Amino acid sequence: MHTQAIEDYLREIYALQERDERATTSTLAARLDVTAASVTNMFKKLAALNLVLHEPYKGVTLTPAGLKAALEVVRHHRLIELYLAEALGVPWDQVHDEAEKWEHVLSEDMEDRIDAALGYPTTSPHGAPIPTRDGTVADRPYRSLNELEPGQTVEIIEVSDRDPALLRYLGELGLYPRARLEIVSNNPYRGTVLRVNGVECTLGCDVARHIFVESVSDIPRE
Amino acid sequence: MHTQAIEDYLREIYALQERDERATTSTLAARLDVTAASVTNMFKKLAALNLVLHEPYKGVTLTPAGLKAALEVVRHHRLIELYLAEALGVPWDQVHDEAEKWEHVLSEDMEDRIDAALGYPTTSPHGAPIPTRDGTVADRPYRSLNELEPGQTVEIIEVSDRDPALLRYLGELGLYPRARLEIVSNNPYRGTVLRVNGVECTLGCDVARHIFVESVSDIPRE
DNA sequence: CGTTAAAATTAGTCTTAACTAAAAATAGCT
DNA sequence: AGCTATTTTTAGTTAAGACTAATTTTAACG
Ligand SMILES: [Mn+2]
Ligand SMILES: [Mn+2]
Ligand SMILES: [Mn+2]
Ligand SMILES: [Mn+2]
Repeated sequence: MHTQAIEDYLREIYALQERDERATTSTLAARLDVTAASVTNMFKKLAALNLVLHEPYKGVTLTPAGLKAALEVVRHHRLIELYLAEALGVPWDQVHDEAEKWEHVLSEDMEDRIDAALGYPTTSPHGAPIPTRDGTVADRPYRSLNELEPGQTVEIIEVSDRDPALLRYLGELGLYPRARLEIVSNNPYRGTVLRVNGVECTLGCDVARHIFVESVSDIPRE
Repeated sequence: MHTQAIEDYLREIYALQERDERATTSTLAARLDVTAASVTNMFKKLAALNLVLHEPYKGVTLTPAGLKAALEVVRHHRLIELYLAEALGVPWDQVHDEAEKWEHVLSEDMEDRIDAALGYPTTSPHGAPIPTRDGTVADRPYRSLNELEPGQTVEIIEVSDRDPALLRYLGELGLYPRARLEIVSNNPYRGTVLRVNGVECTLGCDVARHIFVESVSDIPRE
């Protein structure tokens, strides 16, 4: 197992790549709350360990080995998020921060026990896919809420787990994964107006961009 | 919260004092698997932080502040041991090693949730008392198995959690806390012969010394 | 195209907590 | 008491991973 610092960097690099964003020095610095110089140091170390490819002044990309290691951490992280929510009733806006600490101390045996206790789940409380033990992740060809046409009815697949205040707000509105909503209007400046459970509400563009949905027609209803 | 290293030292110092053993440099070095020089360094740091009183060449003693900090870690440790055993079915010989890692990442909120989920328990799977949240521990005026007279019937209160192989062996014999047994004979050289669940078995002196019991007559039977 | 602002890297420092090797203190034994 | 073995401490290194300040590279703009 890698050090906690390395695991944290790998997790955040993966989180960026997962959203097709570039893993640059400044982005990592902001996400991990360290200075840019510290990130450059770590980029070099990760490159020396063959976990990333470092293109100076451009950023890093996970190597196959780095991706494998990152998915291991992400699996721990998301399993723990779900376990805390299901087994201990932790609100969904708190599970991410706790999981950031727990993910580093989870042995493979505990991972398996938690996995089994949860019934081999496939998604976190925020709807993010849980990588399998051998390191595969479900594809997510989903669209953001801010890309949709008015009139469409969609189901929420995943929401960003990074902002507790936003998660609390979404929770109040009932905007959890599997919730269905209708797009009332969508405007890049004024935001997205939607109807959920009969209630209309407006979400800013930067919020709507972090909510991923699927057209209801594409989903087989059970 | 203190660093993980400091928490580990405090926990082990407490574990020794709890059994009325002295916390010396060499003992800590053996328990934490570090060199004696490292322990001396840490003793100085702990003394500077007013967590221990360091008498050079004699060892350390927890100060009131050190005891409070140690009990906080021990509470986390024992709550987690019990939680892993109860909620995830982890065998009692494995919970100690896992808890050694988890104890450092447990927030107060998770501590409370685990405490509640377990119904506010008072002892770990090994029978060790769980300190309360405000830092008090039950007294344990118990005797070791190797101090007893033949013919006595006693109830196991606590067993040492430090040796997984021993715990597995005791588990096979049914020698868990609350188990009752009868002393058949007791000899400082040949060990303790006892009868449990109708089966006779012998335990070496160094094993019997780490099993703590109470006379059955002293225990109100529910 | 040249100037400037932003981003990234380099160089050097600091803290934590290990380590080895050498020196000092204590304890045990005749 | 005096010698010896053990224990402890001291002194000096090392590695990880952060930091600041200075420098270099890239991007942006008139
Ligand atoms: Mn998360
Ligand atoms: Mn794993
Ligand atoms: Mn334990
Ligand atoms: Mn606590």
